[in-house]
Formats: sequence, C-alpha cells, structure tokens
Amino acid sequence: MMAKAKKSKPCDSTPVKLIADPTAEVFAKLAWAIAHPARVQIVRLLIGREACVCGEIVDCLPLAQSTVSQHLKILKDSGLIQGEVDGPKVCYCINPEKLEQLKSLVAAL
Amino acid sequence: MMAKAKKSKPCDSTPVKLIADPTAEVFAKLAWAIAHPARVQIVRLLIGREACVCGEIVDCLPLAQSTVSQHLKILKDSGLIQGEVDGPKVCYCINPEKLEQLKSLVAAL
DNA sequence: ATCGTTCATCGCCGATTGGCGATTGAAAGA
DNA sequence: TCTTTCAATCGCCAATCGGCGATGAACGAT
Repeated sequence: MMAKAKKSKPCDSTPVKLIADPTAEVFAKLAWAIAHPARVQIVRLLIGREACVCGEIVDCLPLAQSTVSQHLKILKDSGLIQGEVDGPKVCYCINPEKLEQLKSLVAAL
Repeated sequence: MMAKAKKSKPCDSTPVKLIADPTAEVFAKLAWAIAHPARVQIVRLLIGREACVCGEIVDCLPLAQSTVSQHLKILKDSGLIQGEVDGPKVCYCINPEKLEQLKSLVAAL
C-alpha cells in the first residue's frame, strides 16, 4: 500500500557542506560506552544508588567477574563512571557531569 | 588532593535484585546505531533537512560509497532512519518516532 | 536495446569486541 | 607470616566491525 508514491518527498537539494563536527567523535564515544546491554544495566544500577561495590555488580549480571570488570573499565574510560578504591573493594559511582553531557548531546539532536 | 578519603562513600548495600530489563537491549541497540562518528553525522544531517539522497550523503563524508551504504543500512535496521526509493535514487529521512524513543530513553537515565 | 547513473550487496581484509578461565596484586584478618 | 578476599589483568578464542573495491540490480535516458 502507498506504493508508487512518486516524488512524495521533495528531497531538497541544498548544497551540503560537510559539517566537520568534532563533537561527533565525542558523541560516538559516549554512545558507544552504553551501546551494550550489560553496560546499560550497570549505568542504570549506579544511577539508582549512591555507589556500588564491584562484587555486587557482578552478582547482578549473568556474566563472569572478568567480563564485568571489562565493561566497568570501558565505562570508566568513557568517564561515565568512576571507581574509588575502598580497602580491598572498589566502589563505583556515576559521574553526573558526563551523564549530563550525554543527555544534552542526545537531547540536542 | 582529597587522597585517602577513607570510607567517604557509604557504598550502600541494599540487596540488589537484577532488574532484568528488556529495555536494556533496546537501549543498547539504539545507542549502538549512533555509536560511530559517521553515523552521528548522518543522523544530524538528516535531522537538518527534510530528506536526503544517498549520493549526497556520500559526498558529505570522507568514506567510500559502499561504506556509507553500510552505515545507512545499520541506521535503517535500527529504525532511526528510513529510506524511500525514488527512481534510481534513494531518499533517506529521519524516523521521528525512533529518534524520540532514543531521546526519552537517554533522558530517563 | 544499450548505455549511464545510483545504490545495495558481496567478498576480503585487518582490527576490535566480547566472552571466559586463570593468574596476579593489593588489603585486610588470622 | 600466611591466608583469604576482591578486583584487575592476561591470554586465548570466536565473532563482529569497519573499511574498501568490485559486482549486480533497478531505473531513466538515449
């Protein structure tokens, strides 16, 4: 249905000059950090609580400890979360500034 | 500075029951779709205009036509954009619903 | 019917991801 | 000291990504 809607869209042809935005890189990096179900869950978990020990996060996910640690490293590298050593344990918490940056970048789309 | 802030965070230990959210998958897929600089630029480009022929998008990016086509396919699979065949050309445009879904998912973080 | 244009797809490649178990390292307790 | 515990890292693997050129299909125009 609606087949053959010839020329339905104007397909405007304003000469596009590549917006060489460096923000695209930043954007992509941040988006990539949460582009995995496990990382989405980790971020959500950390948003819901003050802070969380790594071991607890491992218990929350159906993944091996080493795998979770990898995801945590990725998130930490992106700046979205930060880890603080607390004795033998490590407390992770979200970085509100980075989270806000992500939100505003997406909202500005 | 601020070193040795022992026990600075409470590290609350509320028993976490894994929120097996299926939305994490959806979220991750959408995030992954824009987790590449080229795809960010494409999405931004399409938001700025009504619609855009594939060839123009190729001209806007320093990538080969086949590579751009790949990115377009990824974006199309995610639902963020949709393509409409217009003769020999293909007009791409943003899918406002999906874009809004992405925005609200991020905003709800 | 034969071009020329446009875009999708295929095959290939190197690099990266994502998963795991095993090992290492650091702190705290015995 | 020795042990235990917790988390990061290493090594390995299969799978995927991201890039490209080349090929193919669809369409308009000649």
